[in-house]
Amino acid sequence: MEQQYYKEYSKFLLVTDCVVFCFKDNQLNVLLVKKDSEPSKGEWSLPTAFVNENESVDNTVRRALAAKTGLEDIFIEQVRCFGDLNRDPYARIISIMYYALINIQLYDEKLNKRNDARWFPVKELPVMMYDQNEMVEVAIKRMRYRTMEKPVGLRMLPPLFTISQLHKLVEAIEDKLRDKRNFRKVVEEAYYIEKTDKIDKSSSKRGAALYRFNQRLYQHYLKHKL
Amino acid sequence: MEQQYYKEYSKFLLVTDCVVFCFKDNQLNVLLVKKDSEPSKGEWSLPTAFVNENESVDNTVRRALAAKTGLEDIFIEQVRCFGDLNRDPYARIISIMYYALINIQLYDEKLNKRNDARWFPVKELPVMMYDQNEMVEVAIKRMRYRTMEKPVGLRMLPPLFTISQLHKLVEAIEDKLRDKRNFRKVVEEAYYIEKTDKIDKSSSKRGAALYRFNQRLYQHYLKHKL
DNA sequence: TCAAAAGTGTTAAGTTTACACCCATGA
DNA sequence: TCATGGGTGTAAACTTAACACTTTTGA
Repeated sequence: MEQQYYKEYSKFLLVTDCVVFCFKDNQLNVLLVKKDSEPSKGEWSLPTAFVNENESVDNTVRRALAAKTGLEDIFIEQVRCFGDLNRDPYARIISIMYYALINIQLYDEKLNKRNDARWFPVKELPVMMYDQNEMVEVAIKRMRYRTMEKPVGLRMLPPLFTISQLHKLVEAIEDKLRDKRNFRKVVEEAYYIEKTDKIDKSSSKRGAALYRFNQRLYQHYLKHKL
Repeated sequence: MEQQYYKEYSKFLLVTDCVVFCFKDNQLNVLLVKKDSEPSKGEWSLPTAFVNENESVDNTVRRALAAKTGLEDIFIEQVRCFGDLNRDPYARIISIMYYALINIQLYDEKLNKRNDARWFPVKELPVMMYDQNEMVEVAIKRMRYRTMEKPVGLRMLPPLFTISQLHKLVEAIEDKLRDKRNFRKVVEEAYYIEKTDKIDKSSSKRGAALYRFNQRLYQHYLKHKL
């Protein structure tokens, strides 16, 4: 069928590039890897993968992420395609850009050595291959919008988290400070974030209450919007 | 270079699909064309085009739009790529979806016959090829978000427009009614929308003041946010 | 003269922001 | 005992929403 109807049309190399975010040292960080093959060997790059023949584009990203982080079931969102003519100087390659959110506690730091990888704070990114610096900017904007609209940012925190952790995370995402009392009010009103009876003693002597995201309550919230 | 480094990777057919919106009869409308070639000949489809070898993806969309509307310089925004395995039953085709906004006054209705095209109100769309109905839904959401964030919706109005026209447009985009007095207040405060001394007498006996978008004032607004 | 769309302000409700002190605890 | 992060309430500013009548004019 393809031969019959479409043989006159050009075909293209397709890659996915993924901006993997985590929250670390009170900052957003992005996972970069040193390219281990030509061209551009040795340059910092977003985790990237060529799309295979019998593979959805989403799956390409998941495959690349599993390879670089050891994790499955990562939250991903496609942002957009970068399809200009000379974005890659060596060949015509169309890239489909995603971002991913991971909980840094699940990332095995030994992978850094094995994969020649490193987490960079978003404010201290090196120059990357081709148009990847632009990709990160676009990804941050989309991620910021999405986390303000839906509670997906929680994927960068452990399942149990304190309000302070969430506060710092939101400040890092929005890149501005928020009043502590007003922030706590917002969290307490988001009734799909529930207080547990557990206490985190790791960050203060007094201890801080641990909260968790309740998926069921969130679905209920989505349906009824209150 | 491509041969050297990338020959092992698969290549893909790439198309663009574009949801072309206009504002007509107080409703959002989408331009569909009847497919004139196999496969799926005779089915309603979004304007679509295969990406050519030496052509950016953006340019592919512009080429398809020029062919179907006779217009250049159309506002377009890429939404996302649809890259699942079986979205097109005849071949593996990756689609990059855009939306476009056009002023229906610039569209020559004779093109409908020539291209087997038709404007459909978004609430009365026929069943389209493959995943195109989903594409329209996704495009509407993005377009709604964008028009609420930036004054791009004005591209669906003539250069001179009345507040009533803008009011109806915004109601169509947001799919809900707005209070007339509150709406007028918002427009009067958006100082990049300026009143002209021209009067439109076509829609009422009394006549309505014509307004226009001032690009210079808008750029100033963007810089200073007031 | 009347139908039809244009135009016009005020008040209440709700949301967002600003702000400062006490608490509990381990070192 | 004190340094550290955790926890708490109120009032002002601002934004959004609700609401109804008068004006103009061509048919």
